[in-house]
Amino acid sequence: MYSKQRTSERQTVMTAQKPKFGIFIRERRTAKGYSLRRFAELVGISPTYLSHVEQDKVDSPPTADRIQKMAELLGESADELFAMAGRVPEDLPKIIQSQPEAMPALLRAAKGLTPEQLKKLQDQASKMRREGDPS
Amino acid sequence: MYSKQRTSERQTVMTAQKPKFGIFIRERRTAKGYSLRRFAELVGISPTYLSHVEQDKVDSPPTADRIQKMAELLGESADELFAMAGRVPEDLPKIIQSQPEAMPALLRAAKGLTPEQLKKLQDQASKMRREGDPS
DNA sequence: CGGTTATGTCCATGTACAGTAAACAGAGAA
DNA sequence: TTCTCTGTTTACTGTACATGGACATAACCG
Repeated sequence: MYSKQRTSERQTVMTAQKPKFGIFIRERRTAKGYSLRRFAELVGISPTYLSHVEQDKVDSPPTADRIQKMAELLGESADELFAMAGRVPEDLPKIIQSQPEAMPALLRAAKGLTPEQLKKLQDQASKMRREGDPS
Repeated sequence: MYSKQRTSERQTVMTAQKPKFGIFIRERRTAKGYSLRRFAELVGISPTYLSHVEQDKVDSPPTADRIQKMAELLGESADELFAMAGRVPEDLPKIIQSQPEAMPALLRAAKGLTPEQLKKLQDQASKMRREGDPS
């Protein structure tokens, strides 16, 4: 009897997942005129699974690569879809791990800032990059 | 035959994982004078599993909460351990998802910057926060 | 020496997550 | 009616993240 033996408090890197995700996908898919089978085929998943996902009958949302594909097909922002699904965009983990101390520190400092403030930071980062390494 | 039926290209939000992780944990644990069983108990996992982890005999490293606990017990930076394990620190997904467009954009702009440059950005973020919302 | 105690390891097993296959029910067209 | 399209349900699969119990080895104690 080592741990608390968690029964269903599982979480990889995935927060709550709004029930919005499945509903949103279905809305956009039908708006685009895709049938469930056709869309599933294009995304590379089974119709069964897509049906489950759209009804929010799944414990966890699809993996990053499938969400990416959905975004492309629907003409939606992949990052928005990732957020709805409660997942982190595929490329971010590597960026964070490249600077294991500084990147998390930056994110925590940026927590709660407005989109406008974040945009300013982003611009400054881009500028730093253009100016090259000052060391 | 819908998908490519991936065989071992699985990845939740976890990149390669250096074989360093297990070795590092063992080195630090023994340096601290913990036995495998004692440390496993304190972390809240089985001795069996800890043994596997330290030998890098596991496919994926422990989950975020256990890595966090290890860091505390060993007096190591949790963020460093997360990076070694190929995981993202627990609190970051929520921060990212709170601004699904702006946070990923900031991270991508900050990609490749030096620790010094990142520190400057972090300081500016903290300053913005203290000055309150300018909207 | 012989028995206990502590070390780490191996093998079998369990449960959740991400997904599939096959069969099904309803609507519409021919 | 039958054919075909729609979406849905039930049961199953493989991998990830673990656990339990038995095991071998070495050290300690009388």
